[in-house]
Amino acid sequence: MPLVKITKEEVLTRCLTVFLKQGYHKTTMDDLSKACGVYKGSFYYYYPSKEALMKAILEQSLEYVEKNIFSVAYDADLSADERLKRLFDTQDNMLLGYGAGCLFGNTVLETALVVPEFREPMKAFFDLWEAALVYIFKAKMSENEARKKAVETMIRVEGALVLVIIRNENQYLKGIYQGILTEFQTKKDLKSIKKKV
Amino acid sequence: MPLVKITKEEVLTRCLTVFLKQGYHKTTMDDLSKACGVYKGSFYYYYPSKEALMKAILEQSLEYVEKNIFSVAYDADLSADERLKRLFDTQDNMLLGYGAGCLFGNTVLETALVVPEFREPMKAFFDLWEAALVYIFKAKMSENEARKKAVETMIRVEGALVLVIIRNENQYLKGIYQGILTEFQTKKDLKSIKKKV
Amino acid sequence: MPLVKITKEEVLTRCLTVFLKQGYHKTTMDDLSKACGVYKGSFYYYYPSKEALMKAILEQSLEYVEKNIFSVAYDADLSADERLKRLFDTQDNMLLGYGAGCLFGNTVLETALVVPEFREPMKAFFDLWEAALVYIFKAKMSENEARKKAVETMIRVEGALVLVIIRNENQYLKGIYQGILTEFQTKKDLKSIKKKV
Amino acid sequence: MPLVKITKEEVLTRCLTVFLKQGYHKTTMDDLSKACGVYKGSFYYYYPSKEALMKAILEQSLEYVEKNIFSVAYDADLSADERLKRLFDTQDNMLLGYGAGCLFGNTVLETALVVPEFREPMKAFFDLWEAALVYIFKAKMSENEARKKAVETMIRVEGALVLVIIRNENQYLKGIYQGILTEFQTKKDLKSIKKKV
DNA sequence: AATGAATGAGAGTTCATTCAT
DNA sequence: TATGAATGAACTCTCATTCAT
Repeated sequence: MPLVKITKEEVLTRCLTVFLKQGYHKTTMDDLSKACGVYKGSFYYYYPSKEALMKAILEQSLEYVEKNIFSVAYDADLSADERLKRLFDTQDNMLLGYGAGCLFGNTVLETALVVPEFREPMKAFFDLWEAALVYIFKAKMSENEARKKAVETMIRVEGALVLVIIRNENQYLKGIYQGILTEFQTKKDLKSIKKKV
Repeated sequence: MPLVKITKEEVLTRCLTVFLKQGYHKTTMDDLSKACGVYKGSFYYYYPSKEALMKAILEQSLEYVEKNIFSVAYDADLSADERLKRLFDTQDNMLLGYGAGCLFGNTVLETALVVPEFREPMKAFFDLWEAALVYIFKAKMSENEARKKAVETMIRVEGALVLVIIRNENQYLKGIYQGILTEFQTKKDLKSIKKKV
Repeated sequence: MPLVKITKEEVLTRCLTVFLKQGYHKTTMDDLSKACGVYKGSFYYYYPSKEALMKAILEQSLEYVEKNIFSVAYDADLSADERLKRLFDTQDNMLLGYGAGCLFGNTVLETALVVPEFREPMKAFFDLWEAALVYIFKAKMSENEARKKAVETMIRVEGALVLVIIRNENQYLKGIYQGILTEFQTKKDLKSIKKKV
Repeated sequence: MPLVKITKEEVLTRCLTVFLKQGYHKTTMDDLSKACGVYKGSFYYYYPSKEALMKAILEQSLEYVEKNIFSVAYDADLSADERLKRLFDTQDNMLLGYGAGCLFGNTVLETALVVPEFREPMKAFFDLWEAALVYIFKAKMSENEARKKAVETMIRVEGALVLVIIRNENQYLKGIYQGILTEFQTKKDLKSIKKKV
């Protein structure tokens, strides 16, 4: 893009970290400009507004988690147990990597009622996340139960992030992962059960 | 203070609803002025800054929930079951009353890393909430278990609010209450157990 | 308003002269700010936008010319000849006073097709001007003829201003006034004609 | 120059229509770029600035009207009456063709006092127009009278365009042409008069 | 005690212009 | 030659804050 050469994706990623730490409204175009080493006006060559920029970030992030994180749920080479573990591992890396939680969760609470343009990617994030979890959980329980567990999992992760931030204690999130993993691993595969029967 | 006479507390309450819906940074002093029917300049007679105003709101809310919501946890006239149910009922009323979730949870995610002044009341909120839950849960389990359950409860409530807002489905929160209540009610009091023993 | 005390009307008048000289789009809020000795932000306390400010100026000018210039057309104490002369005199003073012509004529040519909000006051200006001229001319001719003469007069005044500005020669406008006046004065009043008959 | 191949003249003509409709200052290089199907940067290969581009347009237009419109005034094969009629016809076509009046008249009022670089071609336009009219009018009147009539004609045409635009009524301009034509046609040629005498 | 107006720094955005390719 | 991207100054507008009254 400019001062320091930087790809469009890298720009979005750097902006993401700023939005994640400061929130959408507190973040100024100047903050982003400095974070990217890009002149303020340059953003407007690619995105017509701050809102459009944020939406692009949400959409890029959505695509990223779909391809790189949620995708593991559908990996036919791995057992359900392994898939759940890997999902948690990569997701954890993302959520705590910048030390400021989940872009989508944070953005929902800050903007859901005031920036309708963000609703779509935010909703899509939770839908895709849910679908991935359901797909894994279905290996050991009914679709209905799997859905309940999936929702419960998302709720706990998002909720844990509040405590992680205010108490500065990653343990809350780690605890969630472990609890769910352990519980899941002790269950038996539906297939093996059926075989027995 | 006012065009329309209005108490200091009422001012804070009205501001709270605006902050809750729009978030801290998106909300302008003008928004607050209109919501209260009070001239913008007048706020500065009572609070030196927007930040101080928000802090006062957080502190007033903290006092309010302590006296009117968390207090029920310590009501000696009620059984643990009843106390938990009442806590959930009143808390639910507050969280969904304005349709925008938990002021403290929202504010944590939006401001924890950028407005250090708010940390104290926000931390205190979760500490008091935890203490109230622990006090109830202790009736039927060890302090250690009670603390785990308390944290788990707060996490699930805060997490559920994310889904409630983005999916516009109160059911997520109701489900949390019911699950926890039911599980708790089926346990026996430690006292009665000890007595037996 | 501020730095130097200045009334709202004086602000509009000073802005008018700037708009008249520089045109609407070329003029910046900073230009206006300097011309008025008022901080830029202060304009926005009274007018929500540059467009609204300009509209207010057009409207104030409209009111001004109606009360102070066109009104002379209806002065029952004066003869038609005198009323026409006075109308031209005061109008001339306004048009050449700032050396940049007619705010309404200039604004029509610059903005009529791109700022629809200005159409109303601009149209009204020409309607009121026409009505005033018709009223005077009717004293010596039919309503139909009077209307033709009125339109012809406005056209010649507006057209003359183009030449006045590009050739820097006031004479073009003066010539128009004199021609129309002389022609009108040589006509006889309809009343006196009727009396004769 | 181009995405879509386009001649330099065609570029100027398209830019002209944009400037005519929107005015000089309101028009952005981007508007022009879109109107021409040419990349923004490309303009700067041919013209060093927006101002230079506009000046080129004024100069091209000047050349155009001189060759294609005013030239008819000097056509030895036509009678004075015919030459005046043709002049009005072609000029009318140009003025109302884009529905936004006279580029030179509009630009005078918008820029005469703020963009001195445009004065020269704008002055030249009115001088050439005047000369053409004088040349025609001289056939039936003294040079002095012809000059007066010429100026009067230009004034009325430019003034009529103001009313045409604000009232959206071409009739004002048509009326001017007809009045002048009719009056001129009823006069006798100086030559024939002289011959008679 | 409370305001109504004014402030001024800074926000998001625009745009004529530049320049490496 | 012609661009596509980048620039940066300047623009319109916002807003927390101040202050005379």
